[in-house]
Amino acid sequence: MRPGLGPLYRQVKQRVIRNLIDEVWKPGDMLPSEPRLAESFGVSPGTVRRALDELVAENLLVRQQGKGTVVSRHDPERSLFHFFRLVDAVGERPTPSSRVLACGSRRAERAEATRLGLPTGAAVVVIDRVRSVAARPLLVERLVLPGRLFGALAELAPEQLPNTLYTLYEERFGVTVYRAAERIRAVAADAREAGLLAVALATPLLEIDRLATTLDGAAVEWRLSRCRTDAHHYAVELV
Amino acid sequence: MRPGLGPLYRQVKQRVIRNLIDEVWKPGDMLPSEPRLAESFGVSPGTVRRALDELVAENLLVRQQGKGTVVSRHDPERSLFHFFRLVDAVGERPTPSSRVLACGSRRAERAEATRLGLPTGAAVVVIDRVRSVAARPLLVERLVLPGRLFGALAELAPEQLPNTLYTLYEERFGVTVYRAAERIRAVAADAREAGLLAVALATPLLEIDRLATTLDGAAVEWRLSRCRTDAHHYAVELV
DNA sequence: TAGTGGTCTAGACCACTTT
DNA sequence: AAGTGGTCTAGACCACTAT
Repeated sequence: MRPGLGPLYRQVKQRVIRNLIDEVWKPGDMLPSEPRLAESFGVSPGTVRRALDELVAENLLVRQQGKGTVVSRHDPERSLFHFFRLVDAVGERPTPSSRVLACGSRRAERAEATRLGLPTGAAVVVIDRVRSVAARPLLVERLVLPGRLFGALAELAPEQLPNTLYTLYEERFGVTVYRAAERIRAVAADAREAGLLAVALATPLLEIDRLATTLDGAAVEWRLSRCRTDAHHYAVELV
Repeated sequence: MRPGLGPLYRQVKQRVIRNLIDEVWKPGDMLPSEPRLAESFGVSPGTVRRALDELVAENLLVRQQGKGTVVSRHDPERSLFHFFRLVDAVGERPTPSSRVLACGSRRAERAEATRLGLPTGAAVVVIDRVRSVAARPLLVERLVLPGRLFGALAELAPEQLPNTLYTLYEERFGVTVYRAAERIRAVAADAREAGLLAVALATPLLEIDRLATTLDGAAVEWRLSRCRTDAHHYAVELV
């Protein structure tokens, strides 16, 4: 294809990613078969296969033997499975329910703008909610989204916000979260958090500061969660 | 090789792992070349390659172009890079120093025995230490190790314990940690922790509960750390 | 120069899904 | 029966390392 840009299979991979960014192939779409892709890219099937191997490993594509290869979708299971790391004492993932406290749009505060890479004073959508497991509050969180991408979201009634927002982002706004970076700290519950979570003032809470990005590297959500960790914990596997 | 045991390359992979467990190839050793392995396993080079690909992805092997493939070692950088997830405000990994408070052997308490999969009352080595960054205490932790594997460790003077213990485990005791599971919670500092970390009583701390295992699945270290997170945080990348 | 891993190709056969 | 991804093989050439 082109010299000097690294191995062929990586060039193929980048062209596939390009098509995903440009929405030539959208979440849920079936890709052309591997022989067809090989022909259209002008490389051998083995080279296409290697490129797709990496994209599957990165959760961008899903292979289905006998059927074909599709672009990953944020169905609720996937969202929870890949991005929700709180588990209970025996390692089971809970299925939390959400209660929206507030949802509206306003101008970004300075910290919000810098974190999201927006100009100061840009419009943002802000959602405050509590997530509970078995009627027991687990965490309180604030989400800040760029208004440019999510303007219409602020108009939605709180009841219309689903529990797994990434599915909504994808289906209603064409925004696919594919990666997130989390920073985790321990903090003390303030009065509001203590009330919402039904714990004593200054109870230690786990703070999860998440920045979610799309394929092209743009930050699309800043989420600051504060969690009780008496019945749940954050699970990490190190290899 | 054998039918019904899944793909050939996975059988090859398992035989390589078997050789690692049996210490036919030890950390730092060079493996036979891929054509040689293919011949000895009776498969094609491509099949060996695929097996090694997975083992490299799991950090068990390291390929070096032009030289060969070696078994991964726990050199200090690798230990820190793979298993130490605390970073400072700008995302840099600190290089902590350790001060050992106590190191000795005794019988396991019940929680320790169950966590490590040992019979009740089995001998364990216990290490208490504080780790600091730039003379500022970052965390206090207790490590519990099976006495059967680490008996001689209790005799070492505290000054002889290096900062990155996994290197010591590997070089002196033939124990290679290759995986760890962490459970993270927020807790309040007790009097001892507050003193050691120079924080107020009941300051929120990040508790990291880590169980480290070897290739054959045996638990070889239980580590309970409590960390200040005012200047550092735990970093996770979600994909 | 010889040996190693890294890439790329080509083709065969299998397992699975759909028509 | 046809098409898809999954596996396995075989061989060519390249980039890098050692001697």
